[in-house]
Amino acid sequence: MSITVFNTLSGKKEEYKPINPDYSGFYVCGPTVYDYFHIGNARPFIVFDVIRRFLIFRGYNVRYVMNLTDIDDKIINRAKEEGVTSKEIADRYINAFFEDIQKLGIRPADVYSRATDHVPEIITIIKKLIAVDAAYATAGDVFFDVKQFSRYGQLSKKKLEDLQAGKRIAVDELKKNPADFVLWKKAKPGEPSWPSPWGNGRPGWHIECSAMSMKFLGNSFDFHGGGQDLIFPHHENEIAQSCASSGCDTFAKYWLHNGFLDMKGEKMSKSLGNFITARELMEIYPASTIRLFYLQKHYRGPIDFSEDGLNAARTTAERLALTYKKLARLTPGYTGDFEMESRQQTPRLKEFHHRISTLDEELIAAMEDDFNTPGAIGKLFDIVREVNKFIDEGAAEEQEKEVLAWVQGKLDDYDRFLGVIDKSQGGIDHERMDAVMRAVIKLRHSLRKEKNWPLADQLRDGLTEAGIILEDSPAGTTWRWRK
RNA sequence: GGCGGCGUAGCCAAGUGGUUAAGGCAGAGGUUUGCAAAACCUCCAUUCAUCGGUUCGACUCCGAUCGCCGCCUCCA
Repeated sequence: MSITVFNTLSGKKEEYKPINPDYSGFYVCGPTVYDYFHIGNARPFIVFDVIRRFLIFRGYNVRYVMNLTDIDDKIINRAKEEGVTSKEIADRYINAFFEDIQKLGIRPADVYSRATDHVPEIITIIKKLIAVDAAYATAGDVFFDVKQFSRYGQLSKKKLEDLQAGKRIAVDELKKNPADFVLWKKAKPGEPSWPSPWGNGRPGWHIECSAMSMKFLGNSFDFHGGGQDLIFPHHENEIAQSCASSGCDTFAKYWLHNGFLDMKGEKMSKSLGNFITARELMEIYPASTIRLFYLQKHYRGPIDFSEDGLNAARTTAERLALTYKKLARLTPGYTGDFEMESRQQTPRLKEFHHRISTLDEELIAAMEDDFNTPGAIGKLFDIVREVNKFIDEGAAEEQEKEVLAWVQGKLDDYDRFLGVIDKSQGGIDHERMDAVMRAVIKLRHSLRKEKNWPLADQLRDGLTEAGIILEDSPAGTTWRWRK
């Protein structure tokens, strides 16, 4: 089956057809590194990483590029406040960014590009834009002339005359048209700046993405992702300046935009002050819980942040992890190299295999339909139930373990793009902890043999307080960490 | 004012022009267990904001209304 994606440009779902057979270019707007990113900012990082990983799963050779905006007003202000250079601020929060995404289970991009490393490329584009009359220089600033780009407004469906220019922010009187935007900003005293044909200054906000996406992915590439608030003006401006300078018809072919994370019905943002950083949240919830919380909603819709929602996701994540670990315990040494035809088939085995195969197809079909992760996760839990039932009914035979290993392989496949199964063992040296617990379980076993229930229960209750859950079964007692 | 989106059970959330409207959380009952935990089984929306229209048939298509949100300014 083919993959369909909702394209903001057309406002419709479209079949994904790569521009280039060799690779799929994917550009995502990254962070402005003046502070730790908050959990609203985390949404595009997570969802576009999942989309990219699903494309890889489906065999596409994805080249994934993310910019790091390391020069802008906020960084400059922050540097002034702290009495350090802009570069020190940027470096600090770039490092923090890498730490945080790693903890969130986000795979690194193939290319991270810093705006300040691409000033020559940016200047080249601006020169070109001036040469074709798409931009004009005033006293030290350079502006893009939106009137010169006929397709302006195509992405955001806005008409220039409908914009309420100046309603909330005063229009710069140097501009020919209120919608014109700055490509090069004249340096103010004490600000970091670079030499240019128009004097010392620094790049405008939108131009870096054009310069870097075209440098690493070419004039036309497949996907461009970002938050819905970037549709206008940022992405609209990117299209204008990129196509005006390169002459391309298509800049990015598919525009993907994620919905917001709301706090009590209101967009979470730094300026509103209603945010919580990703690192703060990760002190409370494991990454698998946070990822599940996001991925149980479709990437284009809004999510309302809530503690209840996160707590529910934690329980959900635990159910998934428990089943996965149970499966893993049963299948050491089995390859999962399971061919239904070559095995002796019991009706039960056949039925199980058939059900999992069907659910597998449905799960993948959900992902193919505009990356419907909530639908896919629904199927994942259907699989969880089937597996638990199958194991409950007894799975001791060789071929049954082989089919379980096959299912485990499926779960591993899904998790290669979803990343919601917590396979960790709790952060403490598991080998030694397990040895200690074996001794404790042995002691309790003796107590139970003597039917000394009060002491056996007291021991178990004490462990529960310490965050350890014991589970008795005919096969013996196992222990695990409480989430 | 212009543009875009959303409104499905107690909560979160998929989905479809037509047999039983996924899944998760919470809740109820049961199986299992010394008691638990985990797991499994059963139950939990005659109904998809409201009102009209198209249709043999709509929750799904169209229109209107109400409510909520976002963009038009830096913003994921």
